[in-house]
Parts: sequence; C-alpha cells; structure tokens
Amino acid sequence: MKEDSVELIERQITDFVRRIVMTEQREGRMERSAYILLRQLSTYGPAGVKALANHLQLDISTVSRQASSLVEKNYVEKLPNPDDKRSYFYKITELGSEELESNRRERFQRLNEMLEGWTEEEQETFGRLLKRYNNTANKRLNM
Amino acid sequence: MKEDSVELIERQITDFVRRIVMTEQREGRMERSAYILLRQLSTYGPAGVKALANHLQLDISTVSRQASSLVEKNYVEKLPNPDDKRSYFYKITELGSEELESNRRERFQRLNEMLEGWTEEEQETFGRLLKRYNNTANKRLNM
DNA sequence: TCAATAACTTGTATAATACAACTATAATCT
DNA sequence: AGATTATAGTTGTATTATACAAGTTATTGA
Repeated sequence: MKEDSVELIERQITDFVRRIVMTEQREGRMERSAYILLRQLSTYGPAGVKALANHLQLDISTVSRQASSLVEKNYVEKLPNPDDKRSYFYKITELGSEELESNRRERFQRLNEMLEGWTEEEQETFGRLLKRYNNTANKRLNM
Repeated sequence: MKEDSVELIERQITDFVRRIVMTEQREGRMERSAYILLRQLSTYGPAGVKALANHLQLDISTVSRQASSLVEKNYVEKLPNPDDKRSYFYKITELGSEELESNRRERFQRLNEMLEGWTEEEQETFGRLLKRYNNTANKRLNM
C-alpha cells in the first residue's frame, strides 16, 4: 500500500537531513549557506542582498550577514551601485571562484564515493526524483 | 556520462537540505532533533544520554540538552538508574507519545501532498534509493 | 518639498551543534 | 582498603544559520 512508501520516505528524509546537518557541523568544510551564495553569484552574476534573498528565499538580514562574511574572506567584493546609493552589488572574486570550484570538486568526489556500486540508471533516477521533489517543494513555497 | 548524474544529484541534495533547514526554522513545528529523539525513545525504549548519543551519533552534551528540554515539556521522564547512580533513563511519556504521533501524521500528510502525482513505483524507488544512500553514509561514518 | 517607501545593516533571539571543564559515582589496581 | 582512573552526565562557551524588529540612508512620488 501507499502508506508504506510514504513512511519509508519520511524516515529516510529525516535521517538524511539530520546526518548532513550533523556532519557539516563537525567537518570544517565551507558552510552550506556560503557555498550556495557563492554558487548563486557565480551562476547569475553580481546582485544585491534583496535580489539574493529573493532568489534564495531567505530573510534579507540573513543574506546580508552571509555576504559580509564572504567579503571578509575576500570571496566576494562589495561594489556600490552607482545608480542607487542605498544598494550594492556583490560580485564573486577570483579567490571566491577558486574556492567554490574546489568545494564543488570535493563534494562531487564525496558523492561519487557514496554512489559507488550504483548503476548509471539508478543514479539518473535518484537525481530525477530529487529534482522532482524539489520542484514541487519550491512551487509550494512560492504561494 | 556519469558526471552529469553526480552533478545533478549534488545540486538537488544541496537545495533539498537547504530548503528543509530553512523551512523548519520558520514554521513553528516540532524541531527535527526533538522529533528524532522522541522517535528513538519510542522505538527502542528508555535509555541514558550516552546510549542515545551513540545511537544518534551526536555529542553527549547535545543529547543531554535535548533530553532536558523534552523533560521540561513533559514529553519524557528522567528516571534514576538504581544500578548506577551516575546515570538515568529517559522514558517517553503518554504526552510525548501523543505529540510524536501527531507530528508523524503531520509529516506524512505533508509528504503525501508532496508526492501527489507520483506513481507507486516512483515512490518505492525514491524510498529505496534514499535508504541505500543513507545506509552507505551511515556505514562510512562508523569507521 | 516632504512623507512614504526601499535597500541595507545591526541588535536580539532561537535551535542545533561541538568541545572543554566540572561533578559525582563506579571500577580497577596495587 | 585506599588511591587512581574511567565513566555518565551537566554546564559554560562558541559557532552557524536563521528570523524579526529597529534603525539609517537614499529614492520616489503626491
């Protein structure tokens, strides 16, 4: 019956998230949020905190602090917006790009190890189903 | 090629985790960790913080605080261990069980909505692959 | 022009986590 | 048996990610 799958998925998702949160706390690796913010800037180019907060669905203040902390590490530059003196553009630096890239590679590496023994088809299916789940979740959030 | 799937999965996992963490912060729902601790006590019976910390792979101090906070809410009782005066048993209460159950139902409900339109087979596959991923992750942690 | 709005920062709070220092009890080793 | 070591648990302190509320400066529009 349907209930079984839902129960299984609920259980697995809970464990999945908990382990990731727990592990990230321990290992000193670049924090999830910094990674995501850098990725955002790298993919879509410079932006101000409001736009970023919108995109990432976070509070503006949260993004403001994350961005400041990236500026401190010289991973991003804070450029004044000449057309609007209230706002800025955060732009990823060379160093930031390198850091992002090396982080990406590390993640891929780890994930590759995790997926050892999976068939190509299983990997594709897993990615596809996760994506589908995420799309639904994002749609529901944006209401 | 393989790289594509890995990239997709990495991306989806990052987004997946971030959204869940972010959403949980907003909605006032029972915190992930409290839920997991209650579930643990409900499934495996009373235990002390050391055993719980072991099981959940968390620091003892973390579990100690989580347990205290559940005691305050009357979701668990703290019973002295007669055989060892250093230690205690945390036991889920009636109220705690009810709270856990209602939380479970809520989660199932939400998940059911998320999986609307998925075939039975897709759901089974998703659960199975998540479980497989988790098993690997847990194995790797325990080394 | 001046009140309302907008972009951003900073203060304060909460949850989950870790590590380190501490207390009380138990176990072990002369 | 007594001294030392190990164990179970708690508490202090720190970090990360988050939100909401208050504050500052700049822009807009009636």
